[in-house]
Amino acid sequence: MNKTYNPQDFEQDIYKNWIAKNYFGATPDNRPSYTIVMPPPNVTGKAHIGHALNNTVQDILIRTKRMQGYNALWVPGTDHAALATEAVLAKKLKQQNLTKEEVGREEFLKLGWKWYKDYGNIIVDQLKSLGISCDWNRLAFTMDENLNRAVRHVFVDYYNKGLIYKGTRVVNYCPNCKTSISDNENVHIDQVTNLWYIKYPFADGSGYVTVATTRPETLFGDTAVAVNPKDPKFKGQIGKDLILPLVGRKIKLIGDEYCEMGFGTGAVKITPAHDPNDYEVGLRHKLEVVTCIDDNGKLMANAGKFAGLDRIEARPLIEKALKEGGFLVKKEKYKNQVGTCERCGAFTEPKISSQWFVKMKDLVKPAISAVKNGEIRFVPKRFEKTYLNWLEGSQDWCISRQIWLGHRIPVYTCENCGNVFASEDEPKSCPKCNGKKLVQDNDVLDTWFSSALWPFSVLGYPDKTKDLEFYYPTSVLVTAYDIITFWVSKMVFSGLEFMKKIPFKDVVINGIVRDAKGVKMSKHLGNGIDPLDIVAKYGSDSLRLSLVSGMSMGSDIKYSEDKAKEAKVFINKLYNAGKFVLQNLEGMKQEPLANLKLAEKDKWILSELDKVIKSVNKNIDKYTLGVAVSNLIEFTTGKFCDWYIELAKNDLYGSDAERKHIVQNVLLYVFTDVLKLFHPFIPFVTEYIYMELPYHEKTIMLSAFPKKVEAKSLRNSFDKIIDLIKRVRAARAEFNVPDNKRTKLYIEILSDKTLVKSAFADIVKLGFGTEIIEKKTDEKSVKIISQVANIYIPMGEIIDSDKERERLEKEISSVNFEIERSNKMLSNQGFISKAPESLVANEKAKLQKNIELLSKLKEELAKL
RNA sequence: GGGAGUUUAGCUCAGCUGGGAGAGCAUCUGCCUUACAAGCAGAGGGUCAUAGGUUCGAGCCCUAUAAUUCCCACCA
Repeated sequence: MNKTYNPQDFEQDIYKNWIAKNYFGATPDNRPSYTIVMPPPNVTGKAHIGHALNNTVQDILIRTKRMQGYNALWVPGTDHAALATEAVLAKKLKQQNLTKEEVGREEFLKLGWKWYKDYGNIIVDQLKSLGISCDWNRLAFTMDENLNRAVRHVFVDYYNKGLIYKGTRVVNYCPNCKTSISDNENVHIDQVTNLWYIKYPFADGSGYVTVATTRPETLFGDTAVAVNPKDPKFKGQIGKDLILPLVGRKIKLIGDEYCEMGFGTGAVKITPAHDPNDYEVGLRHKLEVVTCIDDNGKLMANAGKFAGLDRIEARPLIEKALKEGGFLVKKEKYKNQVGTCERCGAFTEPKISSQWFVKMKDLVKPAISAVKNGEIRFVPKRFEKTYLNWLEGSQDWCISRQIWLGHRIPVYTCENCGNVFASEDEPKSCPKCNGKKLVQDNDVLDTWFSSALWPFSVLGYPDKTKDLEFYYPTSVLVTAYDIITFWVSKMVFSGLEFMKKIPFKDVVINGIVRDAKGVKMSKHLGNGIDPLDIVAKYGSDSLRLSLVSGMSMGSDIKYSEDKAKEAKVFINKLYNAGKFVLQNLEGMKQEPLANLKLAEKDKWILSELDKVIKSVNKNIDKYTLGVAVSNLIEFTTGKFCDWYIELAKNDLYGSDAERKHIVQNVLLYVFTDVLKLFHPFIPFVTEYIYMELPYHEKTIMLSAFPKKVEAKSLRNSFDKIIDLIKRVRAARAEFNVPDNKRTKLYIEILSDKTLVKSAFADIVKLGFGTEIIEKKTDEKSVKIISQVANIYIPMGEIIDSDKERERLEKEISSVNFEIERSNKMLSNQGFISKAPESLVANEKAKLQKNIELLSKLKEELAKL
């Protein structure tokens, strides 16, 4: 081992070795399976810290299960993210003064594939540097041939069941990306705009109706004004004609419940082509649909002199025209929310268009009950609500996108007979008339359509493969909460529909990584932390540890580089403990613990180890990884390094060969288990040290995860010695005795004589003594009173009687406080009768102990 | 508008079915003790957001309130 911990020296080599030995690979066998499919990152993206967190969590789970003897498969993959990629490609073409239309669909797709090929490996390589142990042989891509087959198969199946239909709807349309986008991709942002109050005069000249709108530019598409039918303000006026300002067209004043009484002016303009609600109103009243904004976001010919202007830019001009025409009543500042495109940030337009939809009503039902009946479990549970609320209120799923990259909708129209059909394979002729001229639908599928099939498409669906049979349903899905609605839910109903089984049992939700101030990291703000920078500076293990320590599932994490620094400090500690253990195992012969005559301190550390093993196992099962790792760290530093290593030194450097032999075995046993327990969290350093151990298997990652300590009768009376030593140290510090000034120690044993006597050497060493003498002393000393012994520290003139009195008084008052507390509890009838017996007994014992202690302390004080 | 989370030491956060408030960092004191000065030993620091309630007992359960964050939603 190197003298100092330097992760860069070994992390990469170890990873290469694991890959070379195919330790991550999995194929069906007779062990129980444990499966995870990785949420696929965008193939052309860059790994950000969220990926690091998400994959670290998955890796911890999969490594643990692999060590626990499961056939653990973790399938990695990437997503084609068509919308994002197409946007990038379009931008590149624009630099060459080209449009995709000029390039043509076929050529454009070629560019797309080239792009995927050129940039697709970047993220994969980045993920690898995190040390994650997925089966890279199975790396999947949503555009792969077999996944493509799954997509077409599923589409055709839905289609033939009548679950897919083409319909006219108002959808969100991005005039910049030139495609419809889903509600999820349409992000609402707050904006301060104006509310324009506009007069719509009655055609018969009998006055006017005032409507308020935030979108005066849609006026050209108005085909009615609605008021609430019960509104007395408009009694008798419903049905009359109004004149549309600036246009002069006649529109009707209609009555519809959609218009809320008392809100605004009580009247609302209806533009069926540019507002989803208005569209619904339009359907009810059979209104004409007038489109006035085109696909580029520009006003159309029916806007008269405003035609060709951008809808937003036209606003002030329209306002001016309204004012001049005497139609503008007033303008008010108004705060509302508008949809923007998640990709490009442009204001989206509600647009009436023809799109493909999946009927959700029946698909959703089993997906809801799977969670309600506990078949699928969310961790933490509260995210069930997010899932259920969304599914219960879900609209039909718009699956068509007007772009070119992605899975093209496999619906064909026969030019000969007009037959429209879906086909899993590329059809050569029309199944009805055998016509050869077939035209495929131009749209492609929403990216989530393929992602929805991920848990089974990566395992070979639609074929009935051995992998599917063995590894499906998967065990757990680990993902961030922001995609519960549009990814998790879709996988669940797809899995139930096509596999007839849930896709995963547990859905574990990890939080979002934020910056030190709690702000979401984004390119835009430049507050992101590149996980690869952290890896370069502190090593992959430090990154991983810093992400999970103190983490609680589902909660966001505030992250800063300091956390990685902290993690490295701890790993350095572990590394050094490893060095110590290794340096002291010379000539060691391994023997089972059961064959060894263990001393109290050995039993103590082993019993503590047993506790932490159980805690780690339990907490990993519960997905409380943060608790697991902090317990483990606490054991390693607080118990093993601070105490056992120090206690071991006496035996290792002493003359008792048997004790040395035993301590070597205990050290190795405990430390090996510590490494194994840590391995899922910090795989590299644990493997590195493990391979240096005198007794080891071919790799720590395939060794057995500790379940318990294989030794009997693990009492831990040694706590009493530790307590005694701590008291000695504290007393010395109180008198400002420097650590380098050692003293004689006089001891008077009160109980546990064998235990105390066996620990003499340890008390001397750790209590800064020179020797220990079993008697009272007349020398001027500080007296330490503990449960098992009194210790006198002769410190001559250093001791200040006043200070010693003060110290004793302080201790007396704290013991008094404890006694009072116990008395109070024990005199409470309710407590005696209702609290568990053990608790009451415990309290009584404590009281007794403290009363004894108090009398000793008082006695001592009196002597002063 | 609806829903969810958070509120515990100066900072970042743990805290089990309710049974004496914890860690790391920071601060202060003392130590270069042959694994580790990226260290060791010790110490200080908290009305567990507020107000009620349930209970023998509340950081934890219930009800309000406040601050704050997030998600969802078509209010002109």
